Amino acid sequence: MGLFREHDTKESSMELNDLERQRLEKLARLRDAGIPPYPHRSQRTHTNAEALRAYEVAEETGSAIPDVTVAGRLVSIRAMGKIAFAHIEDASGKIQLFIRRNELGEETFEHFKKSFDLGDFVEAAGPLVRTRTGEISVQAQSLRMLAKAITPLPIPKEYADDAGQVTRYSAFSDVEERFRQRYADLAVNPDVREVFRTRSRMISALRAWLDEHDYLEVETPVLQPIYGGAAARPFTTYHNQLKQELYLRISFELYLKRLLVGMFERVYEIGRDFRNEGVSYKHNPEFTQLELYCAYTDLQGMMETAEMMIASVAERVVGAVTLTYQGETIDLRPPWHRVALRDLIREATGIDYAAFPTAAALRQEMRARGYDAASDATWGHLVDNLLSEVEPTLIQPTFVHDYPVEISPLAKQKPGDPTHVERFEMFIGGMEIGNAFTELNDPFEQEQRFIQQGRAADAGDEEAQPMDEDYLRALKYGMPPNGGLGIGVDRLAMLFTDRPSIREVLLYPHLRPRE
RNA sequence: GGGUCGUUAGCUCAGCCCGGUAGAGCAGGGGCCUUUUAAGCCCAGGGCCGCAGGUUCGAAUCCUGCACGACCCA
Repeated sequence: MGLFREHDTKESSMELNDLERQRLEKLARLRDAGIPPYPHRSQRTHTNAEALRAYEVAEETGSAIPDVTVAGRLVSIRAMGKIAFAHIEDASGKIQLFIRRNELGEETFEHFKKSFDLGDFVEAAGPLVRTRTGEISVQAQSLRMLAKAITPLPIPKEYADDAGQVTRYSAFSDVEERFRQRYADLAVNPDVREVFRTRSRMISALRAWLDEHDYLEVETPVLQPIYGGAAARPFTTYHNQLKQELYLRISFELYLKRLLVGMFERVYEIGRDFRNEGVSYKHNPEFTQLELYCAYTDLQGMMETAEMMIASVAERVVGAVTLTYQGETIDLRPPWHRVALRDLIREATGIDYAAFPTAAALRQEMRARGYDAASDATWGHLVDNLLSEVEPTLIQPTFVHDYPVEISPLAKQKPGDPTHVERFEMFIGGMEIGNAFTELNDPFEQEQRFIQQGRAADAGDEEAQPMDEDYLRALKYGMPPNGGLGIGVDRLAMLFTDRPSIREVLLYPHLRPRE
């Protein structure tokens, strides 16, 4: 904004289209009439919902109908000659304004008709009344501009039939524009706002459950000199003054487990992870993760923790232990289905991967059975590929447990079977939602796993985990036996909001820049 | 990375097959209208048809490339 009001727009470099120029002229007209288009404050006394409720209460108790001052965005206008109806919307909902020239005065009424538009924020004051059709409305005795909208919002028309079914016409629906201009999407699509309210309540419920179960919420570094804790390629960055290469974290795991060495028994973190990989309906380069670690428990304990926590969250957020996701009813009541990875893959694909212990042998078997198997894929990645074949069928909550050690360098081996580890991934709605281990706390075994990862990296595995000497040093001080669990918060939000794409549950999903 | 589809007015979409002056509804503008709710009626506007090439007398339309997006596959 310029220092002088006449410079505000003249020195602006914003390019305006015809509709915007018209609105700018309206703004100038208001200004010329001494009406500030962007006043500092509103005198709102009631939210729209409170105003509607106040009328109902007065009606029920026979007390005086109150005067109210309400505020919000103009979302519909039906102007007749000397009378007009409009709806304004605030975060609590909509209320109708009943605007009469007699009541408002000729000058204000004309300003309303000539210089107010859909999308403007306005404030109206006056008594609550019921109109002839029975709708509780504010009979405007005053009407103020609170914030002039220059760009027209794509506010849809709505029609409610007798059954209360609302039909929306020409709703703002272009996916790309919705994400690029999320503010406009949120402003005109209440169901989108509801998605993010649900997401927020879900995260609050996760925190509440963890806090109630004696977990300590902590924060660990996002900028890390050595990344780890997951199989993924990192983003790199650089600290100018320290002349230090840094990575954006791909998980919180190694930093959280160090805290168990430090005598915290239950810790969790909810935060952002960054993985330098493709974008898809269930992947975004930055995403929200919940990781928790609990001393003196194991994989079994993590299964019980996961199913209890998520069932509890569902009850708090949607008031039920079932969800509807993409037409499927998902029953979150514990205990969830448990199946060994090897059995799952064998039943679904006919391949017993344990019978093909080398990458070459497994690749040949997979190709023989019609599955794609990349020539450069490691044995572990091939097993992972087989699991991907089954993943979409895992609609009901399922713990898939016992993973090959090769693809699980931070998990503890199964007693009596050093080829497999105590690990599960949990699937709901056909998506991987979480990952858990009995955490490896033997520093020497951990060192061997890092060395094995190094060999995988040398062989071309770009997702192999680098050696972390400091983590080994922590383990040498002794880490209690424990279980750890990571949950993809965005994917959980997809389930709770019944959205088919991660982008719909991220306020600002990653998009390529335009132009 | 590969395939398919899409990109036309502020919004939602026709038009593209078969090349010939770019359309509708809503929104906006000018009128009429003091209980409407997709208000109604009359009038007049509004476009880099994603971008760049090519073919053609002529391209929103056909061809090629590119950008962005969606879906599917890797």
